[in-house]
Amino acid sequence: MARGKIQIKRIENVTNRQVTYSKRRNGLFKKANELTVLCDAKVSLLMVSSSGKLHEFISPSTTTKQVYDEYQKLLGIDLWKSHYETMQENLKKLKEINKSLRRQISHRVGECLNDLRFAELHSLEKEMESAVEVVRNRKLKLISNQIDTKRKKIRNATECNRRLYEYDAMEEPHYGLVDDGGDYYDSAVIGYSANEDPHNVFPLRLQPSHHPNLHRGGGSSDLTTYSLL
Amino acid sequence: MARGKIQIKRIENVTNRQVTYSKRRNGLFKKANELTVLCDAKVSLLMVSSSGKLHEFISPSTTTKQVYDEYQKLLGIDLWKSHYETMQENLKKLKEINKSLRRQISHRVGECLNDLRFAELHSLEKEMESAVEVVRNRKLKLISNQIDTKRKKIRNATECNRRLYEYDAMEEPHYGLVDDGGDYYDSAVIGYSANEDPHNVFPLRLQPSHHPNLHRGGGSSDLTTYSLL
DNA sequence: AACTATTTATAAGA
DNA sequence: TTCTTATAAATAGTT
Repeated sequence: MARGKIQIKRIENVTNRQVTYSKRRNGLFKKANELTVLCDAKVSLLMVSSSGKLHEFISPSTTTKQVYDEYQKLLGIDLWKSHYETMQENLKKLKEINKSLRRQISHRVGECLNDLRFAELHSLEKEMESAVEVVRNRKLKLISNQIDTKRKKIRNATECNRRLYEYDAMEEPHYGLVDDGGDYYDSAVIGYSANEDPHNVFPLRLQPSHHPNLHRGGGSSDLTTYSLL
Repeated sequence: MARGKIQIKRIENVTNRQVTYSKRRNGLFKKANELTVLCDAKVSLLMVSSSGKLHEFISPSTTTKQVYDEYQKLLGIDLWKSHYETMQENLKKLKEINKSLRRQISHRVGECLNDLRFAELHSLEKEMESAVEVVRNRKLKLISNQIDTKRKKIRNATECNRRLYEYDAMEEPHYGLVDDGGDYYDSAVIGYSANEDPHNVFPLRLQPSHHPNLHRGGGSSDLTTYSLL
């Protein structure tokens, strides 16, 4: 606008462009400020240069965030406010669900029973009785499976043993073999299990707010870890 | 800036102020656009007039939100981004707690038992047994309190009755009064209770995900609602 | 909204 | 970068 008119198109010379940016940026800031004062307006002016530098003008009477909030309220309902509010609602809902879950647990653990009426208590009792029955059955099934497995293993081992003895007998037929049946091995199972460390047997405590992920130490196999019923 | 210099201070004449706002606003927009083109910059310009109207310029290559996001990234780390991230973390945590709570409940309801080992099952069973005992005791205490209260009420009523009879007897002394003791009233209690509508007796089902807020219909008093043990 | 005298912004050069 | 200055552009007051 001086010493010759220019075309409004991208300035290719980088230095020149930066100089012009700097000069015109100041001009813009000055004009923005004048508008603010003369017309009692609020102005937010953000500029990012081609080299990535950011400059800001904001009217003294306000903040950039305020202007953008107003911008959202007045024009586009949805920049990120709704996102934010959705999150807040989700949080609230989750908290409520959480509270309700905790209440249910506390009842089933035998706490906070004062806020239940008789019919509720009765119904709760019946449900808990049947649930404990389910747990018990599951437990029994598990242990019986384990006993089965172990028994089979022992029978297998016995069979191997017997064959070895027979093999020995074929070479040294002077000694007889006594087979005292499977019962011996069953009692052997019990004797073996009873030797397990009792401290590791019932390590689980169900906490009200979190469930510990139990890591058992040592190298004992699944089959030998659990004690008698 | 023409036909006389002006002071840069608030224009008191409202019309004048609005005209100037409009003119200078256009000037600012034009300058902003020129800067965008000449210098390959990004400009976000928001203006709110004193009458509350909002006007915006945004460089064609970008969006208002983008510029604002960049503004936040480059300058203020903390307008609402950290807020947002905190919320996201909270949400995640709550969801995990929720999951764990649900797992605990499912175990205590007799579901999802397959992911428990024997020791855990055993411990769970014992806890549930003692909890159901607590519930049972609470229930029994409740019902016994209710029976007590009712018995007292009846004794009271009986006493009133008796006095009435005595009063009658004083006026008409020809008839004797037979007192057959409190047992009669006890059986009356049972008889009365047995007449209650059985459909309203155990209306509560504890659901896995929410706890119904039971509203009993009808006008029956607390004392007469519950049936026999 | 248009005009225009004047002020202001600024492109190019130093 | 900053200063200078000739000139383009913006605009205050008027119509």
